[in-house]
Amino acid sequence: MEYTVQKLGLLAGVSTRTLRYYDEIGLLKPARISSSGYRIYGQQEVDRLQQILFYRELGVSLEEIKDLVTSPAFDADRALHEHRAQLLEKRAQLDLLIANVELTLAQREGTKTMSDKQKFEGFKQKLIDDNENKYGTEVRAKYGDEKVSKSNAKVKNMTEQQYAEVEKLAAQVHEALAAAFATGDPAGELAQKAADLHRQWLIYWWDQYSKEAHAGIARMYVDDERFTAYYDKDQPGVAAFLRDAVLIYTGMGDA
Amino acid sequence: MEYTVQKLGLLAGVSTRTLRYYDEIGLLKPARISSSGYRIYGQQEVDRLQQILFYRELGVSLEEIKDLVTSPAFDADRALHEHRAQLLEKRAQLDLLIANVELTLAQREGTKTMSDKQKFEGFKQKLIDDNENKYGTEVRAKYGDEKVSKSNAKVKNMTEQQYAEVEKLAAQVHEALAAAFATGDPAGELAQKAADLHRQWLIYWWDQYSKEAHAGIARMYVDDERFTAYYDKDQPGVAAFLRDAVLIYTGMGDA
DNA sequence: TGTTGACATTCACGTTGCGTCAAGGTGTAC
DNA sequence: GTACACCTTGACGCAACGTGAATGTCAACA
Repeated sequence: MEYTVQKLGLLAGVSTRTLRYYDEIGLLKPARISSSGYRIYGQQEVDRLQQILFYRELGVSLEEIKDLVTSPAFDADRALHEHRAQLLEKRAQLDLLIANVELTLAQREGTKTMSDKQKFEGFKQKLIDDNENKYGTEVRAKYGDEKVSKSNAKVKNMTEQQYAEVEKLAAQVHEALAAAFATGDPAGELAQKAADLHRQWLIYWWDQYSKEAHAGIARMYVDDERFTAYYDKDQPGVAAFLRDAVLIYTGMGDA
Repeated sequence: MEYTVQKLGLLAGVSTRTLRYYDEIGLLKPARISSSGYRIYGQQEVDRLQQILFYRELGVSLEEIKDLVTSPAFDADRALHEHRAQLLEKRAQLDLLIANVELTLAQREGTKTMSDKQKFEGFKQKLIDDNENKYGTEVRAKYGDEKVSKSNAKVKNMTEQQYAEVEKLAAQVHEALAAAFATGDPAGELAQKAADLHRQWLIYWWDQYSKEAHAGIARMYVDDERFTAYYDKDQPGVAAFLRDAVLIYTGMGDA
């Protein structure tokens, strides 16, 4: 059986342009060219196209597919393993994105209903919130969807008072932190007070408090540059200081 | 505070080229241009860049971001919801890809160790196997990783005899199916025999048999065009016929 | 004051995997 | 013979920049 571009295209479910392109880059050349210049494909080409499309479905680049199908000695195993790793990483990123978008939506909804109710106005969703988003994202990734979902629900149901409370707490954390940072002692009274305020603040976002999670968050503050930047914006080193204070506060310093 | 391209770039973690590009497409214009033609950005631009990067991290296209940040009345909610749906779909596709790659790897490994052991040679991993791959992928997506993982393990541990048996069964399924299809009656004896052979064949891939899963697979044969194409390659309608036969066989026809 | 080196600028092409015209030749059916 | 579906080869367009090339500017140092 012989096929022209369109017939092969219909058979395999690809456009004629795609076949021309594959010819152009040397990925799939027709069996022969007719006297009038038409591309004629045979059974071998059909089989090969099947292979190509199979790898393409796996998301392998055409360049790599070329290696895979042209040189039989090519290390397809290693290529596939690498490709798998890439896909997994991609998915992890995608998961973060999704969690992020969801949290954003939840927050937006929260602010919207609030303003609808005229309970208060001008609730600012700015840089600090962006950071909360990312923070929520990380949490979701590390501690599971459920916890964050509950956090979202909490945000939605917050009252004006609670919002004010949260902002006040956040400000207090900052204040205490700044004072404590000046002492340089994360085990000191001021630092421990900051850590406690931080715990109180956290409770507004989570339904349950655990020392482990609190310590985890604190570690993240240093690992994640977005957070570090946020907490260090006044003075460099504050993020690490808060982490140390919280680790001491939670008694998880050794873990 | 005023920033040149590089300073802003360092601050925000983007390249100078990116800033130039954002200027070019009108996404982020500098606050002013210095007498010597330098782009000068101010605090507003920093804030705006933060927003832009936030949405960019969400995977929103620059074009959409432009709408988001330029018109305050823009329906960001709807945009985000749509974006979320896109992301979810993307992740579902990615999951399929990953499962597919993994199954391919498992099969390759299976064939490799087999041939290493010289147990047999020339085990063909061809079109039919490709179809099995995809089939495995769907299964993984619908019935969870565990089941397919066990299936993979099974493949790995198959002996030459078992492979032969699987191929024989597959052939028998086809044969019985062809004969049954001629009768036109999916409830008939021949069709039910084909369904039973299909069940036996399935058992080689799964560690547990369930009517539900069997029926699910059968339905998939028709929903998924790749499968339909495979089963219908001799005669159109065979896939649907097998589905009907299996649904009757499993007694899941009504579900 | 001149020069060096790090910055800035504007083109402009390259990337991936095709979609989408445009302008023209070919095959076949009526 | 002529209509119409099919084929061909260019060649531009897409997203979001990377990467030169050629050239101008600023601050600092000998």
